[in-house]
Amino acid sequence: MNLKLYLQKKLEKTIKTVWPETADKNFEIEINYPPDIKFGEYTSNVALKLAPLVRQSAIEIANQIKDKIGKLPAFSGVEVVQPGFLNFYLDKKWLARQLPLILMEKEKYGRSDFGRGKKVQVEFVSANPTGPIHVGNGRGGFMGDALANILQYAGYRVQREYYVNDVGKQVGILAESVLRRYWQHQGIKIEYPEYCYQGKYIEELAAKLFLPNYKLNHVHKLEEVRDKIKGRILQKMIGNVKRLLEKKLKIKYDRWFSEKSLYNSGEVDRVIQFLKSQHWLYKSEGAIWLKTKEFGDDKDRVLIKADGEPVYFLSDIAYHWNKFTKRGFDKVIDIWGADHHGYMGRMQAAMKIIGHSGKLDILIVQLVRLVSRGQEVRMSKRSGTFITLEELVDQVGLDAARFFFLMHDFNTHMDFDLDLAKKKSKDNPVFYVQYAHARICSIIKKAKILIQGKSKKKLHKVKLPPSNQSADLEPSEVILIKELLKWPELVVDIAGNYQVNKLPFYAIDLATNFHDFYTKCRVIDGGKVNERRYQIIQASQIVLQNCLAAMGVDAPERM
RNA sequence: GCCCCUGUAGUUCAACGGAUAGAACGCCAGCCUUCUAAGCUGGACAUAGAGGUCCGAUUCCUCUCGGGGGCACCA
Repeated sequence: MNLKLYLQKKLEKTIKTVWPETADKNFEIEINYPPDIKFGEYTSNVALKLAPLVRQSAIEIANQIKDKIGKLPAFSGVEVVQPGFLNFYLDKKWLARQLPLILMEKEKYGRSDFGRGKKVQVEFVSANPTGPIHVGNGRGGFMGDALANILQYAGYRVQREYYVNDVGKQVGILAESVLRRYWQHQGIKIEYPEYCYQGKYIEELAAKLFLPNYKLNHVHKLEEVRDKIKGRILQKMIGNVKRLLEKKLKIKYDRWFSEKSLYNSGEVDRVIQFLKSQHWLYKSEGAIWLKTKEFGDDKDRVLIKADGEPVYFLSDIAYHWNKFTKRGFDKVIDIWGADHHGYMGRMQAAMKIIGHSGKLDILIVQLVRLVSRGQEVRMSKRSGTFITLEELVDQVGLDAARFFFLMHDFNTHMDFDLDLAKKKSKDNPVFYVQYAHARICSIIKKAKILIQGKSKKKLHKVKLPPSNQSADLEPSEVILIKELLKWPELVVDIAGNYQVNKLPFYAIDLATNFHDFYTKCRVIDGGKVNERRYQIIQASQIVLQNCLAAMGVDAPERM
């Protein structure tokens, strides 16, 4: 049950019948939670929004809505507050009756058909396979993974994709770097130029290289050898990235899309033909340009260089053309690093040109700064001084890393304090949340023994608690149940605004409410299991698990 | 110079334009004969500055000051 959507629907219906003049107008019905912990939970400020439309005071409107809306299930009352809010009070009995429903739905609790099966693609990380995955990529990776999970929960058909840039100069440089190191290992004196990649991973690739057909005297044929081994080295790098992301970081992907394949399939050419036929191209200074400026970009962009080589932007247009036209996605979400933000304008302009404007959402994930001893750790690919994502996760732990990255709003800069993460990983809120889950598991284990000892009744059997049970709900029980009911709303919210950082905060709130319940209410008391409270902790366990699963964080049974 | 992001407790972060600005860490004071004290309870501490829009601004707009990033016929 998504109370928020339910309330929205009811209010909309009421308003449209009471004020016919609003029928054809768009107005917002805002539902939110008052900040206090009193019993009343829902606030609607529809009255304020409506005031200019129907030319009445917000208070008057609120009062009329209150009279007309009647008694809604789930709510025990409506109250009008200054300056025109409607407060809906949740019914305690109704609250208690929600528990069995959660227990029935289990991991499906929170899922909905909000997305109506629309096809959505989330493309994330997509880092060049020429160097290690860095910490900033990780932020995008965890975020993309969680967002895809949430979209799935909300009823979208989601595809997760990594775009592999396996074309271009950098692939050659990668191969050359490895080759030079290889030859150096063979004892050949060969220089290692600035433009080559630094770092351990080059050494590792070189150590695995074996070139029986190219003896030491082939140094002068560097370019030839380089091109021969290019593909192999690239595959190795891609393999490393896949292993790291999928196995170690548990980031799921459905597809690894090769940039090269766009050239091989002729789609790049087809896009050029299309743009040409629509007269969006022109030639200048020997290069071919796309008129992106007419579509909101700062200036026009080169698609084919004067030397005849295509530019990355061109294949990227073909790539998105492929997403929309060939694969029919209703919506594509690209998650990019902050260093790509200058690229947004031309991309969105290109989308307008190929007729898919408004379907592409580009999320810019801001940079991650690593801080140690109060000093920023400068990240440099060239010098090889960066700390890779893998090293970070090794030091901090995957759960803590995921949770920490997800906690931050993706478009704010974040500092990752290495010392703090290493030294105080136990203070990471993720343990607070996991601890709540472990405590629940522990109680359930004990309760199961008690219940099974007494009777043969099935534990998962769900029944409605007697109505007299709900009257004596303790405040901490009420608060906890209300928190559980927010989960379906949260899923829908995040599916709409992509604010994945609400997940860890919700998890913390839920854990807090559970810990509070735990200290105040006993589930097992005097050797007897309180049935309603047993339902509460089972439901809490389900929601915690669902929420942690969305974040890709483990829910340990004991700690 | 132009563009984007950003400025909230000592620190790292929250807060669809709404009610008393929330957490965590750190600090101070308490709580274990009962389901895991990785917990709970209480206390101190914050919207960079100046204007504007609004019934109402941390949120939107303008300017100032700070921090980060981007401005290729690179990817």
